[in-house]
Amino acid sequence: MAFDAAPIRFTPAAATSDCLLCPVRGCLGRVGAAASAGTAWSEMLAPRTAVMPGAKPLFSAGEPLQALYSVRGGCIKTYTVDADGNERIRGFYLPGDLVGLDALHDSHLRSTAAAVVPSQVCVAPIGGLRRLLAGHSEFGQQLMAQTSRELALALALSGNFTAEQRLAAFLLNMQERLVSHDGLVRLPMTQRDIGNYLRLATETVCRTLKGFEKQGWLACEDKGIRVLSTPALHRIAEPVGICQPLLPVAHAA
Amino acid sequence: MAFDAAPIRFTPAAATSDCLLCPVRGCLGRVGAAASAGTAWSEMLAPRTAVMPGAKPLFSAGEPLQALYSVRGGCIKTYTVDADGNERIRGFYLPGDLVGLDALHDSHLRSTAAAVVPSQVCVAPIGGLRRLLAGHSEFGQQLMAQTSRELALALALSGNFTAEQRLAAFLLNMQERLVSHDGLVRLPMTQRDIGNYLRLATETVCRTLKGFEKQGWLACEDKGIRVLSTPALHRIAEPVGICQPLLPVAHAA
DNA sequence: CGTCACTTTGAGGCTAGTCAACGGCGGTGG
DNA sequence: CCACCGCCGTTGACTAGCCTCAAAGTGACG
Repeated sequence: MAFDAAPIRFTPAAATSDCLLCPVRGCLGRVGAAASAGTAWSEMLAPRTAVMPGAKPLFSAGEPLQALYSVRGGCIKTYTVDADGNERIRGFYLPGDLVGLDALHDSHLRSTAAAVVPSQVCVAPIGGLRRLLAGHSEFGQQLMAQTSRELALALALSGNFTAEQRLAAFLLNMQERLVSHDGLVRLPMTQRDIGNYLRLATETVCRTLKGFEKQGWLACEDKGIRVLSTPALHRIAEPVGICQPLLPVAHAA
Repeated sequence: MAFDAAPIRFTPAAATSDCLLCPVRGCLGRVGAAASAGTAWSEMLAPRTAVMPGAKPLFSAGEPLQALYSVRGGCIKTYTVDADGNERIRGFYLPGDLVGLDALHDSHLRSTAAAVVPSQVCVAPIGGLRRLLAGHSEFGQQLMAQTSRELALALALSGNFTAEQRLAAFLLNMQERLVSHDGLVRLPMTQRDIGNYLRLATETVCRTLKGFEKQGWLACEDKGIRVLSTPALHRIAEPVGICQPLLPVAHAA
């Protein structure tokens, strides 16, 4: 059995505001164009750019976010590449989907986006989006930022990582958020809960923790854990990629 | 080694607008209260409600979304419960985090939220949020809805499921989105890509597909796959829980 | 017609889960 | 005050689902 590429018809270029005629269900452009009151629509969304498999990616991990992409036809995938060159797909995006949402909160792209089959995307430059969000209340902006942040975390943890990688990433995450003045990380949840969250058996959590302790990377104390070698844990957790985003670099304003 | 609960001090009730004094970094309330121009702040966020472990959950899976919860102190976990009664934790929420964001797009709560340790949350009722979002452009609303939707999918797929469960869930998802008039699902990506996405080896994807075919649940054809028994796949994929959300029930307007 | 990527099938190994048992700790109640 | 109980953490032995490795078959394409 062989799967065929979904055939995409590349219609000739049309008027820029043909988003109103967009056949894609729930397409960002159609919805937006129909009610673009007061905004210069042309700077919000440029319709229909072709993307081909094997061609230059829409964007690459590590770059600052420059635009969101609304899929109009075909299929886009986002993926990360580990140290060995293996790619790990984080998401497939079909017509109507938006690519790049997990980078919205800090403008830091965590994955690379490329076409799976010949595709069409509409481009929503970051400038217009920033102006749009700036018009919202602080409350609304926080809502958006927090959702994007949680999405980034969920995508990072959904990867296929070893027990050591997941636990190290989790501990670093907790360390950033829970560390007290004396360097102690008081984990509020039980090991059972941690394992449940990280898809590990309780016993595996315990064994892995003991392993870290034996390596001298942390110490388990009565009241919590003390990280003794953050670099070592970072080295382990690096493929998971949640250490970087938690220290936002504040890219493009 | 035993982890201790983080000690939470329950200060006596104070003025409702003490969000300005909220010590939580990046707290939704503090940010919002500081710039609550034109909105009745009291209907946006009610400060400081105590939540205790073992007590009634903040909300339960299956309910309509009635409020978001901003964690002020302690730790909240969200989890699903499978047919065997096992809970699967989907997220831990620490001070400054918002709980319930994955339900924002369709008001359908996919998980149950409970306190891990004695905690405090601020409540943001759905009514105020809806009014807030209604004030945004259609574009902004779509942005929010799509991010929430993708978050829900990422959280669902991040669970610890068998190859059969993940593949069945994936196929149902694709079926909903890609099925053509003749009932054929033309998958644009390769089995290698599918496996990469679902954290499965290519061989496992192939074997599992063949297994489904042998059961008579689907047929692999030249141009794609044909689902012959959606109920059977639903039964397999049920624990993953991405079948329900894809048929939004349109709860509270 | 050769190449290449993808799919398919088989055999073996490894990571992590399961099962079982024990120690420690806190809470509860006699 | 202490015995009892339940939950949590810890350790060991075994198991199983999935990955790895290897190789052959298939279709697309130049």
